[in-house]
Amino acid sequence: MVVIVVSGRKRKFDEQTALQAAMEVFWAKGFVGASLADLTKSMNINKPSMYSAFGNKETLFIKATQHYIDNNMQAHLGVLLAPELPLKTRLKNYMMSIVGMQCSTDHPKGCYLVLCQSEVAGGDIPEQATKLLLEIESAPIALLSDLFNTDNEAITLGLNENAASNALTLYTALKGTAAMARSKVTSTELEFVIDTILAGVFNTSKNYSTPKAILQ
Amino acid sequence: MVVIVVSGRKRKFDEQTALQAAMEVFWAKGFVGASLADLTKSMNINKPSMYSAFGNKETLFIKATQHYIDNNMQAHLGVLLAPELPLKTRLKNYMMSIVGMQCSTDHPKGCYLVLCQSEVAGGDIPEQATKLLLEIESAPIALLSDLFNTDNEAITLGLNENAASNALTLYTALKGTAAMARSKVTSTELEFVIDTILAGVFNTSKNYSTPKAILQ
DNA sequence: ACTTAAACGTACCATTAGGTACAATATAGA
DNA sequence: TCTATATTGTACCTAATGGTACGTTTAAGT
Repeated sequence: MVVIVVSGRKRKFDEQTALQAAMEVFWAKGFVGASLADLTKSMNINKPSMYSAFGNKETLFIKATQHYIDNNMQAHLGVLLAPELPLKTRLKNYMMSIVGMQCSTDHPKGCYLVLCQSEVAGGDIPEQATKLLLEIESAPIALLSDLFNTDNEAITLGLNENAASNALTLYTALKGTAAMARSKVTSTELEFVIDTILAGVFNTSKNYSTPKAILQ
Repeated sequence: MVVIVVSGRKRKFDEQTALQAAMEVFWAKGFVGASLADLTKSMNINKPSMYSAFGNKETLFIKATQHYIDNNMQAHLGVLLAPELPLKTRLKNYMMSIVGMQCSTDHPKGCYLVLCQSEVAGGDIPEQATKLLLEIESAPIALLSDLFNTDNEAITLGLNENAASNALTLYTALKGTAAMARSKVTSTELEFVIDTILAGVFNTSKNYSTPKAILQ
């Protein structure tokens, strides 16, 4: 990041610190629920400073969302791709790493993205922000799907047969834990959930056939 | 429901129809995101009529929430408690019945309750409404937990050993599918997810021990 | 037909929403 | 030190928010 300063009064606040504060407000309240007053109060700056530094509410949101991804999502990738560990262990570590964040008391509970993505259907999120939120959705599914398709152990276990569905299952589970975390459920309680779901993915992979909708 | 009419002009709108319309707005937008203008427009009445019939935004929300439970949640209970069917089948039917509703095009996607419960943490939902949303949360978990504790087949399979955790697992899965449904994922795609998770619950019940947080 | 009471529609209230104009202030370079 | 430029704080803008006052309209009971 290159900052060119020609002259003029210096900024009193740190842009990254302010962005972090804005991110936490969106995390707690969503895009629609976060007011400019909420945001600027947490960021500890006034509105003109916010507008000059970040554009408007939508562009601030886009930057905050990117900040969330960079600082709160990417970190979990390491444990997923860690070599030398069995696939199931890597998946468990990855999922529990995310669940741990969802339940942490260091910031709002749950997942920033799950909350804001659920607002999209309401139709009150501006165009560019909506586009970003929809794009983000596909990345983790593609990542897991790709893993099931290419990992040697996954192929041996037959998990590649239903790679997309298995990825969807884990992603759905993480959206569920995000919602539960918002309701103050603990990481310890959710570990059972993750273990059970992983057991389902690993045990049912070999003899799965397309099920019927309602069984009699 | 007893309606005593003394005299005066007759209502032009049907209260249940209006409540249904309000419910769908809250379902799409949440409590905070739904404005009085959104609500009265969908209800096809004006504000004074709304206030005289339903009190205010919060009491309207409480009635709409109860309407949702009565009309969109209770219906699924039948298939869960249907006698003569294996437990796993009953659970699958119950969950797919809910997933089918979450994915239906007859109303907003996802779950009214999951959306509104996720707004609670934002702090912008009034007291009584918050209380109701939190109370509602415990019912389905208690129902499933009780089922695992008392159903003969569940006991035989050892599912009662971790009744509360198994209930939490299924409830978490349903919250996940609610979030996925909002993103236009289909009921067919989610059936795989439900099957996998049920397989996990039913297969891991016999030899489960408390897991460690991060495995090496 | 007349009275009484309820629902309706318009117009309004105070507050908050997102967003800006502008003067005062602080800084770097000449 | 002077000038050019960028940030700050205050005060304001318009539109939308949840909520109401009040006069008009419609119906039931007599």
